[in-house]
Amino acid sequence: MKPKKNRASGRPTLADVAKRAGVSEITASRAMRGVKTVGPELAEAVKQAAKAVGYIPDPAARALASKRSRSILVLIPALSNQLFIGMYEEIQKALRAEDYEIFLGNYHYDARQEEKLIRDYLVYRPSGVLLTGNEQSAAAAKMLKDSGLPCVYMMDLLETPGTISIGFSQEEAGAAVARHLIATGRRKLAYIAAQLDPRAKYRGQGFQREIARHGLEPAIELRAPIPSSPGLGADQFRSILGEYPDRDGLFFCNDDLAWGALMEASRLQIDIPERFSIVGFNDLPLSAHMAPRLTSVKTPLDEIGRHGAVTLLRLVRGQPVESACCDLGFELKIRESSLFSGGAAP
Amino acid sequence: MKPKKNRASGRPTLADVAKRAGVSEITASRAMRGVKTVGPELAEAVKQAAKAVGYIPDPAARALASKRSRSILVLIPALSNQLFIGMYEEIQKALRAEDYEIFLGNYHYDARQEEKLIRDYLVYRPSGVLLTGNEQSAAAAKMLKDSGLPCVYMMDLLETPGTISIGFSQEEAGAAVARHLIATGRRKLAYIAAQLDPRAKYRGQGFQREIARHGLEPAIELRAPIPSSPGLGADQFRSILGEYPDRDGLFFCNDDLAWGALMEASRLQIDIPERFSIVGFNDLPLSAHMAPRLTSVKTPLDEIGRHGAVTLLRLVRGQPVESACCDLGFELKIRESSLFSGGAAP
DNA sequence: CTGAAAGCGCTTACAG
DNA sequence: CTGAAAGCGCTTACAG
Repeated sequence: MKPKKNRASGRPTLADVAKRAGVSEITASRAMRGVKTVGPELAEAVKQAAKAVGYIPDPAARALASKRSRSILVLIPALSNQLFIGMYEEIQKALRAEDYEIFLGNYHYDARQEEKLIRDYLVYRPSGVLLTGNEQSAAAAKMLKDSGLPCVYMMDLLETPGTISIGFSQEEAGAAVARHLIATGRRKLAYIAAQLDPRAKYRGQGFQREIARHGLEPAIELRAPIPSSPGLGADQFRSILGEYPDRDGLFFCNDDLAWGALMEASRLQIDIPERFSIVGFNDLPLSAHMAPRLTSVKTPLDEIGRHGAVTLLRLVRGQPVESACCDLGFELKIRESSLFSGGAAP
Repeated sequence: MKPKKNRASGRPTLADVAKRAGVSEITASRAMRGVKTVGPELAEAVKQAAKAVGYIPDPAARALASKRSRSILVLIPALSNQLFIGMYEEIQKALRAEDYEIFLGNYHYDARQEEKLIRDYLVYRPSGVLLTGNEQSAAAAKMLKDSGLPCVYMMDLLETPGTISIGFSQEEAGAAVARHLIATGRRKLAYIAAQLDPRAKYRGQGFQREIARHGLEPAIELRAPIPSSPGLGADQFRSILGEYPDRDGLFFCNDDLAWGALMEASRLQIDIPERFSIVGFNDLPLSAHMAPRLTSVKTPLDEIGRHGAVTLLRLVRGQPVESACCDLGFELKIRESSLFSGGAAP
């Protein structure tokens, strides 16, 4: 033993693997990474040796030498909104199956927080970035561009050339809700939203556009400067009763608002759907179990997450990607809350 | 310019900062880390220089050299259960405020997944670990112990010497629910659970213990081998009606089960609380807005998250910690679903 | 209180 | 297809 400064971690290193396999370190490195130029039997011997000594690559050393880490930055506007949980679960499953670690950034619908997360996590040199929407700040967009990292945008369908996006049309979904309400005889509509999500705005626009197309009066719009919640929905329902008692069809931009409205209606003994048709959005698990069961738009969040992750991984590997703008559609789930007996079929 | 192999990232490094500040690299390093031995004016000069050149420390180089990264591993049993979201948000806030990155591991109540997450993330050399419960596998427990990392256990109160835990007594909470039901005249009780959470078991035990103490017949128990959901709660409520129609007080181990039961009751036009008192657990945001409003146990999840993160950070810094086992209590929120007119005050 | 040297564990960039 | 050398950007361990 030479008297040498020892700062080693004690864990087996590539040198240990190489020695055991009787090859050089660099060959061991290539074998472990699956680089093709290594002879198959040598590669196998190295892997055996790695297993024998219990070798686990050090991600820090890897990142320092290669300027790249086996991780993906995932940016999600909120965790409190249940819809993104399912999306994240699918992302997680797809990414971890390929041994990518995740840096999860939750920015609370705040572009500045998103920017800080991007700044903070880019120094970890992730292999790619999965974003929700494209309302990034100019500075954030520049950092992403300068990084040269592959990015996939979830939720919105982007027209920008060179961007890969996966989602569905919020406007079409809003329009579908309008068509359903109109087809079931509703004429006095309302669009009721919290103030969080830029996508809720597109939904409202699609809703209004379809109403206009039918030559009906525009829906009144309610908006609150606070996050979506059942309590807010209950309050908004009472506002409708007080200020717009002539309404007959209420489209809530989120299921949780609609839940609150249904509960408040029950408390006030207002018949749903007789007095009001009520429609939610996202079709969260509880909605199908409400009393009355809530009509909602089932959005392909889980598929967006899965497909987004898989697509990003293809980009990371330099593999071809099918399409630049992938529309996964949506499904209107018509249930009791919007099917009053006097109405026609949708 | 010497003809030298260039593998640099192009980003400013500590060498750039040192040169600009007219000090050695190591002094710059110490100044950036806030090591006390650096003279105050020198430290200031280095920080100015860092800002001027736009220096950001490379976490990979840091981790490689120091064998420690400025990150915390956070292990949570599930994201789909809303209660852990609030807890995680608080953890996130506390940790990011101190510039720690988070490795979030979601193990779906599966000890093997938890073990894999620990194995995978320990190689990143986090500074500490925040765990939920202590049902880790033996291998996982050994890895944690061998790592020597500070750990904080959230949710359960652990007796094991040397462990730091923050939570509340599930048994006490279960007992409190029993006391309330009994005090309001209920005698035929049921405990209704999904099969996910070991803590639900303790709740049930506390519930039964209190019932026995009052000399009443044990609560019947319903259990399902699937995750908690409103749909399951609705099914379980129908089972009670069919198989145990004599029951008068139902304690659901999770609010979402209770929501499903309330909805099903409404659908079947069964009066709550006249026919059944219904109590949930965790007091999720919707519960106070149900019709009828749901009695539930408000658990200090957010506080557990915050306190857990802060305590772990103290351990990481080697600062003293107040207590080894911190009980944050709970609060029974009595609402309409368990207050039938014939009942006495709790 | 400050610094020159060495080292962390990998991969890149050349050679052959 | 395999390897010797150098380097990634920081911090540890000694000195003084």
